[in-house]
Parts: sequence; structure tokens; C-alpha cells
Amino acid sequence: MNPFATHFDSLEEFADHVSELLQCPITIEDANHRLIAYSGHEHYTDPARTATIIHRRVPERVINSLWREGVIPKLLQSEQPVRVAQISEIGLGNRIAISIWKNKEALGFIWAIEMDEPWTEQQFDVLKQAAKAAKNLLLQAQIRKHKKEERIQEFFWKLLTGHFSSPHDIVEQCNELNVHVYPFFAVGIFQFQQHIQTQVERQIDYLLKTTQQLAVPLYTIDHQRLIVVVAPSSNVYGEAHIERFFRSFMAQMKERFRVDIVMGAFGNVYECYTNIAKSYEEAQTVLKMKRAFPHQLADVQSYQHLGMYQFFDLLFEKKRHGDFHNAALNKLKQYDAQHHTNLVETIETYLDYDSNVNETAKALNIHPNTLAYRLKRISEIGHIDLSNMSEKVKLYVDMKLDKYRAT
Amino acid sequence: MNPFATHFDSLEEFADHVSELLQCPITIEDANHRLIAYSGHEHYTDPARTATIIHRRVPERVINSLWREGVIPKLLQSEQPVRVAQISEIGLGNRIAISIWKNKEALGFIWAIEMDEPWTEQQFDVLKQAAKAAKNLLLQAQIRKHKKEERIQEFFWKLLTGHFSSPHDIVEQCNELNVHVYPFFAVGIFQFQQHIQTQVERQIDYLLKTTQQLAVPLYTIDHQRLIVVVAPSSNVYGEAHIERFFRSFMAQMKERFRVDIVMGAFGNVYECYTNIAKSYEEAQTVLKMKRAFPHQLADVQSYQHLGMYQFFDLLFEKKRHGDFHNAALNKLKQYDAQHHTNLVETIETYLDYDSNVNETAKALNIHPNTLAYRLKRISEIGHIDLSNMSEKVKLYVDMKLDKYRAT
DNA sequence: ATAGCTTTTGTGGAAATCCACAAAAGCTCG
DNA sequence: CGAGCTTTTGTGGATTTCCACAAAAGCTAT
Repeated sequence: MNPFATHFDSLEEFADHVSELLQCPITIEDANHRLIAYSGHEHYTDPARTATIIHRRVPERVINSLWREGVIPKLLQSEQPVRVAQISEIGLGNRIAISIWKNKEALGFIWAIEMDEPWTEQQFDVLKQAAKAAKNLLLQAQIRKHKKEERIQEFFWKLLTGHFSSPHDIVEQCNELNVHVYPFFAVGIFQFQQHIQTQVERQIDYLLKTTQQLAVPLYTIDHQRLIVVVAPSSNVYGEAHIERFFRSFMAQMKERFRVDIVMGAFGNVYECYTNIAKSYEEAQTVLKMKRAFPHQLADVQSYQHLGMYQFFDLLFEKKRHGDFHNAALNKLKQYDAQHHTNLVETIETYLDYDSNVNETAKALNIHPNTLAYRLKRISEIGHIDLSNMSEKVKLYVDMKLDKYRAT
Repeated sequence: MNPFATHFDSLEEFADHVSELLQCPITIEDANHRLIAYSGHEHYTDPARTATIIHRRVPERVINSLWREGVIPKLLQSEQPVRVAQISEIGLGNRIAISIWKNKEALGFIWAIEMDEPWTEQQFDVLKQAAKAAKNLLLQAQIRKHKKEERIQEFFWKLLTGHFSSPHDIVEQCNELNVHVYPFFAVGIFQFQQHIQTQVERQIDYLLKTTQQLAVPLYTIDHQRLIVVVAPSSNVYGEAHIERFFRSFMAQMKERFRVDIVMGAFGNVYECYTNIAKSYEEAQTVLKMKRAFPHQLADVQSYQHLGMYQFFDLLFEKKRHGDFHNAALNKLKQYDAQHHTNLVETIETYLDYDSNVNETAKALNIHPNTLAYRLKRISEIGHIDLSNMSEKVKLYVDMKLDKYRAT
């Protein structure tokens, strides 16, 4: 006899029904730990549940903790209920959880709080039946969402390609599609090691939806790239927040799902949504430069911190035109070729290490005095004043542009 | 009774005639100390005269020496003969010189070597008559030249504005106009304090024609600017030679003629004459940047040494477009405004002085530790890593671009 | 092979930099 | 006004840089 053979008007009604059967509070989440429904009966409720209900999603530290403890992996592996012992640091009481499945995809979870008495076998059976019954209810909500997703995708690509010129149009479309408009945003890109498979898509969706470091109102997947709009809560430290989010996103993709992300990059933070295309361009520039200068830009993610590489595309265009030939650099190259020396490498490393003699010498495996001697020769041969910032900049840029050409 | 009442077929014949009357070697030069004619009789000839005849012009060190001794100023002031005592360092024997005049313009000079006996009054009279007689002969040569000059001017402007696309056409035209084609050249510009008057034009012509530091195959005058094509003898040190020439030209215009030249600038050295327009552009860029950054570029003349300012026009264009907004710089500016501090000035000066703490502190009139403290604050407030060359470059460039906009 | 060059490495001392710590002065805001 | 902050200046010591000089090693061309 199935206690769920009746029709439920809403998920709330369903949650209340389960709660009544099991005599404990019930919470239902989707696969991304968003609150779907919860029972309203007066029972004891642990702080984690309270927070979940208030914010309409499971707090991130709770999710992280559950991953660390291996709870969520276990839920994603089997359809069996999992008992979770109290974790007081995050305000989680004793819980029982079970995943809701459709074919091989986990659609969500049902959480129960284990009250004073340990559960009986019968209670576990009820929970398993509840999970099965929840499937159809959840599915309906999903379908409604899927259709909308497609329209959002199209809208997002229009934004990225600069299709809209009026901020008003954008906001209107956002409202229509139920996309929240945030006061500040930036566009970011993650470059994956491989073409992104459906399974990875789900994992991405999961991480983006569960993060609470910042909002991700829009995202899309394109071959090996994940493109996101990120909205930091404040403008002052917005960049730092995005930076942190990017690092943790890449770390989590690797740790939890063993998916390698080669690099991440994001453009400037803007206020006006017409700048999405610009921020996207900037993010692309960062990726391009990181590819050309993997060493120097190893831990640069933002366009802001691209430094001088920001204007490399522009300069390169000009250089290809035959402008900017650098007599000093040419002379050094020529000298190197004729005398089998390393003057160009020396000066480049020296500038890479911000004119720091010791570090440069260490990096080049030479005596500091050797470096000093070479620098003297460099300034003689190239007629360069190495204590003139402007000349140093020109030389440095020209050398890096040379490298850029080689890519 | 005038001993010059006969007709002379050539200036040579005239020189020989004077030489015979005075019993000494005679040399006739134009106003720019180019050799016009000389007597061929067998007399003693001092080394300075020999060199003049061989090179078809008076050696530059001789000219310089005569200026220094006040000889040439005296010749340009009066129509009287001037006695010049021997100057053995430059191989000049005892000489008598007189200028040749037409209206108020000196067309050239007659030089005689004073032999063993001091000259009699009668000999001086003969020389004076010779100077008068030389006038018409010289004038004829001048007129022929003037007409050609006009055609050359037109040709030169075509070159500067990039009118020719084929090097072959240029060389052909040069040959036709009797303009020597040199293997290397650059275009230079001198910016004068004032509109260039006819008298100054003559002085410019004089200096350009007499210099032997390098060749000046073409030049023209445009309002307050003198535009020249300079051809250094070698390519290796070409730049250095041009540099030296520019400094000495400006010094001499000032010393000899009291004419102020505000600044000089020249473009890259090229081989192909189709690049005249490019070198001209580059020289113009140097002038423009020197005007915008008079302090930093005070002793820069060449495009080569413009350093990073080479690409300022390009970057500025982009910046005006709204790109390249620098969050770090903005934060510093904002902090300065709110707290009445000088962080921006500090970092700019620091970078101007190539990150040299002592010099910067001196320039800012602060204690070195104060500077250190400010730098720490700057990196905190602007989230900048001041030991990262690329970030420093970006910040520096952005600050200078700000200044550039102000001009 | 050897003379004459460049290049590398070493030594030592003066000067500059970096850093931690602290006193004093200046500014802001309740 | 005065507490609490930022900013400036000072002191002292470890470290680094800068320079001059010299020895040694490497290269090149006669």
C-alpha cells in the first residue's frame, strides 16, 4: 500500500504529507540545493534548516561541509537513504537524506531531521517511497524551466555579441525572462581541458547555482568554454570577490568532479548591461594573453591585472604594419647572434624581475656581477639608458611583442 | 682706370686675373663657403686652402674657427677687406679677405693669401675693385640656382606627404633636379621660436650648407619650422651623428645669429626614399610628445629615444574611446581627493625616477621613509603589485596618458 | 700558439635599500 | 576637546646594490 498514491496540488502539500508520516521536519531541495519545498509543522528545526529556508537555498558552508564529509557524493551514487551525524559547527542536527532520481540523473534531495528516537526500518521505507513520489512533482517544475532556458541562452548570446544598444531593452528582456538584474557585473570565461560533456554541464550548473560568493545570473557553454556573467555584491571589492570565486570554482571542479579547467579570466566590472559585450571582449583578451604569456600571467585572471598586456593587440597590429622597429633591440639581437651571447634574454629576464639584480642573477644562474657587466654592455651596445623608465618600457614591450608574434 | 673692365668667360678666368694682379693665390667662395673658383698659378698655398679646393668647400673646423675669431662676423658687417693673422692649428696662413655684396646681402667672399711682404694700400684697392666686379659674375650663378630651388621645394613636399610610391620615381626625380641620393637618411624638424624671416632663412641656408657633419640634401621652411632631410655617412652610428648635428645646429643658430630654436626632432633612419613620409611623421610625433611632456623629453630628439611615448597617439585614441579605465589609478585619485594626499603624484614621480627611492624622495622633498610608507599605502589602496613590471608599466602609461589628455 | 679581446667570477668597501619599530605631528569625528 | 586614526620622520641593522679593480677563463684571428 503506497501512502503517496494520492494527488498533490503542490510540492508544499507533499512535504507536509511526508512530514506527517515521519513525524519530523522535511525539506526538499533540487539538485543544486535550492529550496523546493519544506514542511510547516511545528517541530524542532536545526539552524542549518532555518538558514536554508530563509535564504531559499542551502548555505554554502553547509554544502561545502557535506561534500567534505562525503555525504553528497554518497547521495549522488545511490538511491539509498543516508544518515548524517550532527555537525555542530554548521548548525546541522542529525539528519536523514535521500536523493530523488530520474533515470540516471539526480533531480534533488529530501532531507529529514532525525528527532530524539533513531529511525525504524519502516520510516526509512516511507522515505524511499517519498523520494520516488517526488520525482514526478519535481519533473514538472524542471520542464517549465527548460523551455525558458533556451530563450535565455539566445538572449545571452545577443548580449555577448553586443546586439543591444539600449540598456532599457536589456532590462525589459531580463524581466520577461526572469533574469535578475544586478547593479554590477562582469563577464568571465573558463577554458576547459576538453569539450564539455553533458555530465560536466550538470556539474557546472550545480556549482554555479550553489555558490553564494556571488550571483551568476547568466551562463552558457560553448565547446570548451564556459561563459558566465558574475555579479559581485559590492563594487568596491567586486574584483577581489570575483577573483576568489574563480579560484574556488576551478578548485571545486577539480576536487569534486575531477574536471580540469585550464584557466579562467574575466573582464572589467560594469554597471550598464550594454557593456556585457565589452567585458566579454576583455575576458577573451585575458585568455589570449595568458595563452601567449603563460608564465608571466600564470596568476592573472582579471583584465584589470593584465597590466600592459591590455594594449598588446593594438600595438601588435601597428607593429605588423612595420612601425615600432626598435634599433636598440635589433642591435642586441645582432650582437647575440654574432658573439653567441644572451644579452636579449638577460635584459628580458632583468625586466621580468623588475630590475632586481639578485633575483635576475638567480634566475639566470649567473653571478650578480656578471649580470651587472652584461647590463653595462647592453646599455652600451643598444645605446639604452636603463635608468630611464620610458626607454625600459619601450624595450620591454618590444621584446614581449616579439614573443607575442611567435605565438 | 678699372682693371676689371673686361669680360670674363668664367669665374676661373676671373680668379686667375685677380691672382695675377695681386701676385698671390686667390679663392672665391659663395656665402656658404662653397668653393666657387680659385686661381691656378703656382704660388705657396696654405693647408686650409688645399683642403678647401680638394673638398670644394671650406672645412668646417676652419669655418668654426673663423667664427670664433670674429672674422666672419666682421666680413658680414662691412665691405672692407679684413686681415686675418695666421691660425696654425687649422693650417691657415696670413690672409686677406673681402665680402662680395649685392644690395644688403653678402653673396660670397674673396680670399687672398698674404705672401712674404705685407700688402700695400694699392693692393687693398685692387681687392676692393675685384669684390665689386665679382658681384655680377656670382649673381648669374645664383639666378640659375634659384629657379631650380623652386622645383626642388615642390618635389620635397611631395616626398614629405607620401606622394611617391615607387623608389625608382624618386631617384629619377632626384637625378633630374641634381639632388644627391644618399644610402641612409632621416627627416628632421626644427621648431623655431618665431616665424622664420628671410634673413634667418639665409642664416639657416648658410649653416646647412657649411656643415660637414652630415649631408642635408633637402630642406624647406614652413612658418616656424625648418624641415630637413639629413643623411649620415654611416648607418651604424647614424643616429648619434644626427643627434650631434642637431645640437650643434641649434647651438650655432643661437650663438652666431641669436636665433632661438625651441626644439629639434627627427624620425628613424631609413634606406628607401619612400619612407621619407614615415620619417617625417615620426619627427612630428617627437615634437608633439615633447610639447606634451617637456620635462621628461627635454633631451630627447630622436624617435628612437621617444621610448614608450612612441605609441601614445595610438593608445590615446583607444582611451578616448572609453577603454583602458584603470581601477587602481581611479582608487588612488579618489583617495587623494578625499584625504588631501599626494599618492598619484608620488607614484608618478617614483616611476619617473625609475623606482629610485632616494632620488624620488629628494624630488618630492620628503623623507625616504615617508616615500616607503606612501608606496606601501599605494599598493594597498590600488591593489597594485609595485614589483611587477607589467603592472607598473600599465599604471605609468595610464598616468602619462592622463597628462597627455590635459594638453 | 699567442696576443688581444670579451666574458665571467671574485673581493671589498661605500652607498642605498629594506624593514621593524617608535615617536611625533596632523586630521577627523563624536 | 580628545580618542583614534593616518601620515611623517627618525633610528638602527640586515641585506642589497653599485663600483672599481683584478684574476681567470674563453674566443678570435693572425
